Amino acid sequence: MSNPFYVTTPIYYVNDVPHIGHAYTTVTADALARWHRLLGDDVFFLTGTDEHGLKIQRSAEANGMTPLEQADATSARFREVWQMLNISNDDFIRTTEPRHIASVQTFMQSIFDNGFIRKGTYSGQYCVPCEAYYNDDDLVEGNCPIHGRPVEWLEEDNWFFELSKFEQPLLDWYAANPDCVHPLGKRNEALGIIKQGLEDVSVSRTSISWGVPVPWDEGHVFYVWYDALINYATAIGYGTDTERFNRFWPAVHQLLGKDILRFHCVYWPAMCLAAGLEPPARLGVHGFLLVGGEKMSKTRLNQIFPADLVADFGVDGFRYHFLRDNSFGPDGDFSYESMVTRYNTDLANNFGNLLSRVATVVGKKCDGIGPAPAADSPLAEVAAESLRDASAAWEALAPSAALDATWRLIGAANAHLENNEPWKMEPGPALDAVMGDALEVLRIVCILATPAMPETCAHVWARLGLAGTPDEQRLPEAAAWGGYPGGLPVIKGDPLFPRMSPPK
RNA sequence: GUCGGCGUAGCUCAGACGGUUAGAGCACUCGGCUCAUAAUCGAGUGGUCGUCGGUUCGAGUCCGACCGCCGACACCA
Repeated sequence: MSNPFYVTTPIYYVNDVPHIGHAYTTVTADALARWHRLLGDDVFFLTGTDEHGLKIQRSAEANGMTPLEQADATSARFREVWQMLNISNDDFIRTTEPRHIASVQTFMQSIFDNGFIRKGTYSGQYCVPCEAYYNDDDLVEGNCPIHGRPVEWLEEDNWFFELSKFEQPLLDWYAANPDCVHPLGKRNEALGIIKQGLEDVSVSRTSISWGVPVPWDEGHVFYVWYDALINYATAIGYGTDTERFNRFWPAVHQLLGKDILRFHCVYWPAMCLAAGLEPPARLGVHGFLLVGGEKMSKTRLNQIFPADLVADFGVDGFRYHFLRDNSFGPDGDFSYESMVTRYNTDLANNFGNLLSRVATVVGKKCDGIGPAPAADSPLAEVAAESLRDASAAWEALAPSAALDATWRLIGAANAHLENNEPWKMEPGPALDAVMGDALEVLRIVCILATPAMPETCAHVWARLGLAGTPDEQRLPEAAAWGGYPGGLPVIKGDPLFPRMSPPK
């Protein structure tokens, strides 16, 4: 049976509407999922929305809705955006679904049964929008340091997860799994948090009702984080379908932003250990997309929404940019200008124009019928390198490097045309070989780039006269040199990526 | 304050384990080509790798100090 490959995004909190930060994570996960489908893996790709918690409860009240109505509306917006961006998730989980509520209760009950949950009292200065308690010295003139508004004194009986008992087990787990957190810098950050010492954390609330009830204590609901994290287990049948669960767990690849590193790289593995599960195999932590060097935020009014960019660059232009222009890990600065530059150079000039010039010459010199490539083409080796480098890069969670490797093949094909000047040649075997080579490169590029640009690659595939779609192909065989059979009608068509003029 | 990260060509960034003339893309300059979306190909200009000191036969690459920027610091999606 094929290899299981389970990849997740965080579930997005329905307090915020989808912006390019959410899209960045989701597109990356999608490309990874698509790459692994090319490899023939048994892929399961999960995203979803996080819908409990006080913020949702309050915001629903303010809007005169029930919390669920509020969640329904925003969750739908996420699904719409993912559909627009051609996201191929196999499931979309909502934390308000019965399957998840049951799963959370089972998961937490098992931590309880294993003796890692105790009763305690929590009290402190509480900020409602933050859903968080603050120490006195964190407050700014008695107000919440984030929102600058008054905090409330709250005291409640809570259930506590004995995180402190997992300090050493976590250190052991990190030591035994050197690759569990990517990139290395983020792994060190997580280790730093653990080494600074872990205290027990409160996992339940009595002050709110919008949450998953604590099964052993009616009147408590789980604090939103301890509900949310468990979604990754829910979706593959935790507690209900053991066979399926065991197939995909713990071989899960979880992508997340650095803001939630603590929860995913410390609390979540500890919860897994407490529940008797192996922690996730790999946590891929990325940085933020900055705008003008600043973090995107609602209050700064500098959020950028996917639809606005898709209108200008198209879905694949959007996807390509976010996969190619930022390496996965460090923060990256988003700018419209650099997006235009990248679009023009990589997509219009290199890729789109290659198809254009090839199709024209085939039309003029080969009667529009694409010839087969030469078996001994110098491009064969370049193609093999591209495949090898791209494979390694995807494996290392480096989409940018994978696309870079793919585009080196495009560059080599453009140079090959330049060197042979087929437009000067008379029809015949020599001309056929040059054009066949170029068509073969386009065919291979379609396969290698389809995780990033599925729609465009399928278009090009069809224009080359090939049957089916690139994402039905299987690596590595499909990328072996010589796959373009020749004798197929090649269609020029409109430019794939019309050049954009640089912004003023 | 404590902990962590970053500072490499005009711009965006790559550069395990220290090792011949420090790389890529974009921008720029020159040349070629004209099949192509004024696209493409080739060559080139451009960096005392934040500063100072140390270890070493040899250091962006290790150690120390300093300067600058950023993040985390316990429940801030």
